[in-house]
Amino acid sequence: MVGMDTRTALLDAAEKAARARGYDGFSYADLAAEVGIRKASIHHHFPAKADLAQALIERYTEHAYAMLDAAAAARSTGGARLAGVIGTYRESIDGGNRLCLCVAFCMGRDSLSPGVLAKLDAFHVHVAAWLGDAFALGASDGSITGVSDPVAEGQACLALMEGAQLIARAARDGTRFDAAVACLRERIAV
Amino acid sequence: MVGMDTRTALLDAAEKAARARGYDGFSYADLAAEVGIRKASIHHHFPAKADLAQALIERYTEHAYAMLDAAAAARSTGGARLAGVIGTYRESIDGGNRLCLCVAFCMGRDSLSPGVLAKLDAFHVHVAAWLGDAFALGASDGSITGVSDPVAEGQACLALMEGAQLIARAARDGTRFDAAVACLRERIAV
DNA sequence: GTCTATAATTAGATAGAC
DNA sequence: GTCTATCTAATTATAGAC
Repeated sequence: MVGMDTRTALLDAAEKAARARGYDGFSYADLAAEVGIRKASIHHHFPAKADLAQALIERYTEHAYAMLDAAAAARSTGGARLAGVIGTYRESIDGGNRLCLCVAFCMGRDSLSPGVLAKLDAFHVHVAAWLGDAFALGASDGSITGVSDPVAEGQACLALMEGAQLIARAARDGTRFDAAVACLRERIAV
Repeated sequence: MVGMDTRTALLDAAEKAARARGYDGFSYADLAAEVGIRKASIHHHFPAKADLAQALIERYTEHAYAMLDAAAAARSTGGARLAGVIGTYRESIDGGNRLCLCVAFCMGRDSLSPGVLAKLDAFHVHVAAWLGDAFALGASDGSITGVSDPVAEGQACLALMEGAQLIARAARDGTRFDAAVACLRERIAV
């Protein structure tokens, strides 16, 4: 990746580290080693670590929202949309170690700024609502079975996937995610 | 609590802090301030922080296992057992900030010893199996509706409750937990 | 934009007096 | 069992040269 700008390289390294070890689990020294500059130079791009956290969550959530929009546009049934998002959460585990950034940010030293916490919460609300729409669509088109309250199903589905990521990480075994979401996947009709 | 031994006071303070901020989120200095001794004195009881983590998870899981045994003995239907455990996870949130110790330990600096990680994983396996038994019982006694695969339901239920705690903590709002588990609670027949 | 050098703080941990 | 004093290492962050 010759010519990739340093700021983007820093964000990539920080996202990777944060999703593996949490916000307090990486330091400017780690990023410096990975990107190949000195840690003091990072402060030129992100004066304080809080600025980096803000940039991280903004880039992450905007990217996630775009992916959800694309998934809704590309898939016509509720079941297909649901299966796609479950697959995305599953893929991100990467051998039991890489979590959704918003799962990784949930635990830590209370060192996240109010602005970051607000984005974190907004992400949960947004994804749960998107999932609720998918359940509503799946109930009407017959692609998801047993739906009675789509809004509640959306909130449950998000919690299930986040908890499944957590358990998979603790066991360092991605198949734990599959075991936890097996019931949900069963409900998706072909 | 005059006369309470220092070791127990330290474990209590550490558990409270760990469940609020994670394993890397509290220091010996924090415990010293809360218990009222100097931080050097803590090393007399727990030479290294890893020893404290080991003692913490052992006390926590043994206590949890005893509670599960007691709940199984005291409640005759699967639905009653399930409702009891959901209630326990809900109560532990305490305003959106206190998580199950095993949820809190899932994220961090990779600083937990293999021994602690093994206990953490064993806890997940144990609780998921206990929940699976509750679903099986609930399916046969009619106290839980819509059960097809009790083992898979147990694994899903644990992930759901852990994710619900995470989301509630991120929002600093315990009612988020209720929203996430509403579908599950609906399935418990009176 | 990146560097060297350094400050200020905090972490987990140890030695030895009482 | 608890204390004071100290140590080493790591962290975030700043100043100023190139």
